[in-house]
Amino acid sequence: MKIQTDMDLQKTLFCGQFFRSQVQEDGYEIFFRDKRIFARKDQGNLLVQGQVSQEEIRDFFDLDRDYKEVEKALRKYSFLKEPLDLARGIHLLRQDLWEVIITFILSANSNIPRIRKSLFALCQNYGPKLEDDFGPYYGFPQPEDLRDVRREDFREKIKVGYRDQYLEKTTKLILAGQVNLEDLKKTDDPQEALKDLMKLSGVGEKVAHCILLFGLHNWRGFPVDVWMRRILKENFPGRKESDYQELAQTLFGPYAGFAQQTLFYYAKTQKMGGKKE
DNA sequence: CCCCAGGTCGTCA
DNA sequence: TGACGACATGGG
Repeated sequence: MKIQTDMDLQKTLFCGQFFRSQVQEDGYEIFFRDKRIFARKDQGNLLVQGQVSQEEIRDFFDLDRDYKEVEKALRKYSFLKEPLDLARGIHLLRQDLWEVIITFILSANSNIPRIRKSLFALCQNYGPKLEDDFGPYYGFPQPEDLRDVRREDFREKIKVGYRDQYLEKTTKLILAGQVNLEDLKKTDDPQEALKDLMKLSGVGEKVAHCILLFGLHNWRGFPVDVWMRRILKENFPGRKESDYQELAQTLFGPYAGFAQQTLFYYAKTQKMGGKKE
């Protein structure tokens, strides 16, 4: 499959929104929604192998959105210009809600390589065994797959540390219907969604915004993490940290999530100096 | 040995 | 509300 796009595959996969991909000799192995694909970029084309439809690819990689328009709208903020240039080509992936919930519960007070490791271990231990033309692989475990897992096993096999109880409790809450994922997907009020998400164990305000943005694909989401605090403090001295969330919503409105991802990528790249994490 | 990593939770004023 | 420490684990 060959699709023309300006998306930068490398940046999109490794900017910190997604953790289930691996570098191959020539491209990337990518796991999403129980699918496994191999993808690479050749000139302006995205080349994809795997048992997926073009519609699925266009949807997951958000290929039908006009990112130029978004960038244009955000360029009025001078402190965003350099980050926007650097992050050009990043698309926000339309990931599965449940997977995003688990992913960002694990992200709290952790680091990207470790999050990636834990997620792969989670799939290997509890995910469904699947197979495609390229061979066997593991899908992401569903809530039912984690129903009877003991927290000690989360800790010992997945190395999630004290987050073991978050996984256990959140799984139970969702299985019990205390938080209904299908209803969440239909919610159009972001505040309502955030409030509901924060009922889950291990989900505070920051993680809830990650889930809103990456799992519900609502760009009103703006996760305020250590990097956002540093950047906002620099550009808006005098503002209280407790106002940062609202400040970002006011400034960036419907593009808040993309602005956040842009700033996050910029901050990390500056700090890393091109190193891999 | 230290500090940090896409924070959250419980507690106490 | 607002501040503070605990919490597993791995890397630098």
